Amino acid sequence: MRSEDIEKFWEESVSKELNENKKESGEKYKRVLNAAIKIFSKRGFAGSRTSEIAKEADVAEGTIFRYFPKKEDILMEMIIPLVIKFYRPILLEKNRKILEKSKKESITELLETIFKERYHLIDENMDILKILCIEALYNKDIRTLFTEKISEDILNLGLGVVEAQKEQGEVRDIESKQILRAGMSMLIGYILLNRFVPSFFKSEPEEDFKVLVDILINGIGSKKETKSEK
Amino acid sequence: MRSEDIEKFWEESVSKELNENKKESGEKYKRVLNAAIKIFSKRGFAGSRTSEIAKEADVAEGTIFRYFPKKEDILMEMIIPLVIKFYRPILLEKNRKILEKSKKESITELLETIFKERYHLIDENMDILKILCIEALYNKDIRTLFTEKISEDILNLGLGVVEAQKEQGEVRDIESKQILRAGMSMLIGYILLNRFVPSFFKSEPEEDFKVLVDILINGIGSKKETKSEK
DNA sequence: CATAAAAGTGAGTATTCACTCATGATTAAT
DNA sequence: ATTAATCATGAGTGAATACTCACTTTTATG
Repeated sequence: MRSEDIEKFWEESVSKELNENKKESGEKYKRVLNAAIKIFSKRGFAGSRTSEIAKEADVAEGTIFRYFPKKEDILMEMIIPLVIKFYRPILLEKNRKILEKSKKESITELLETIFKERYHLIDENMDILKILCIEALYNKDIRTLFTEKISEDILNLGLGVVEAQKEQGEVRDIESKQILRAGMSMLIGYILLNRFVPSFFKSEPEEDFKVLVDILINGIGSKKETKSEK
Repeated sequence: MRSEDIEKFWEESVSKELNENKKESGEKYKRVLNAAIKIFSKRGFAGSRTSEIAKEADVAEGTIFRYFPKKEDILMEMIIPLVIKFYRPILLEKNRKILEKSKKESITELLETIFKERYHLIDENMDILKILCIEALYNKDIRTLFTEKISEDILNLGLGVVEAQKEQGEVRDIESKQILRAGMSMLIGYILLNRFVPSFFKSEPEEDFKVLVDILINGIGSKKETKSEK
């Protein structure tokens, strides 16, 4: 897929998503995509062989090239729907809800909700997100997609939430960027540590988040007020 | 390199390190290694070509195979010294210092020092660390090296520091693991966000760390009561 | 300087792998 | 049922690439 086609593909994909994927929804098309997610995630894009994908999907190797003229097209066609899956719910549906919530709920409840939701969304899509993040490091088109379609908007949404909380006097008067960064860092760091050093994580994420949010809000420093937790 | 050779290579490398790299220190050996770091970091291990490495290092392709019989050996021989470079200073030299400091300095100073040191160590070795982290996902030997030789010990060191602080009443009585996790998450998350979304980071890391540490210690929540610094 | 050993080279090779295509199978249309 | 159109196949192909090796150049030794 050429770089200049991405914008077009993006538009098509968005409307396709809305129309419940009429096209390209042959059974084998999906089998190939799912097999590719599994293989790419295990070996990386460049380290994966189309022959192995075919075997995993239980189709002939030629069938792959019926749907995806180039190997790279498999990558792009799995990543673009992913971007939509993350992008749309985050920006279109949840956006309002979160901002609404952020005016009603306490900051603790709000953060726990956000952490839990994001964590599960990320955890359920871990294989393909792994592919997205890693290949974004090597492939300019993917990187562009990532930064232009996702990061900018997510950051702005996050800043909105932080500022709403600030207005209610729930958070300290630190630059919003810094606050958002601390929160996002914690979530990202938690997920990565969880994956890389699972031995370090024996408790349930749900429980961990309560502590994590507590630390984010109240810090790790000892205060005079006795907040006894174990 | 076969899996069972790694332990041997590890031992050899440790003594080599101590003896100031007597062997294998031909000029071209190093040129190839440095070129490989650059190329692997840009394209990933599987996506890199030995021809490109040769070009980058300005040696003949055959020369590479004089020093590294298999392409994979380049990867292993860059990663093992890296593990030593990170592992030894962290565990042997700094270990005592940090634990000493953790008994003298305030938690704020301590954390700022640790964050700064770790950040610079990581930042200066970003290319090769990127290779280590990514290839650990695909290569069992590297993954083993990573978890067995690094993570366990770093975590234990971290826990030691946290507990020393606890004894001095500098941190709240939360499970040490959780506290360490929060701190590590913040640092890792910061570094990654910094790399992935540089547009989000206009300030200097040194300045950011002060805020980051402040947030880690005091939290983002607004407090009515005055904070107690010790 | 003579000789041997070590380091370095790059054209050549064997293999791997993304992709093609001629043919067969399946479905849809008339 | 006949025809047309689409879907599916896997042996085959050409290009790419990790690795080899016969040879050249450099360095070390007496």
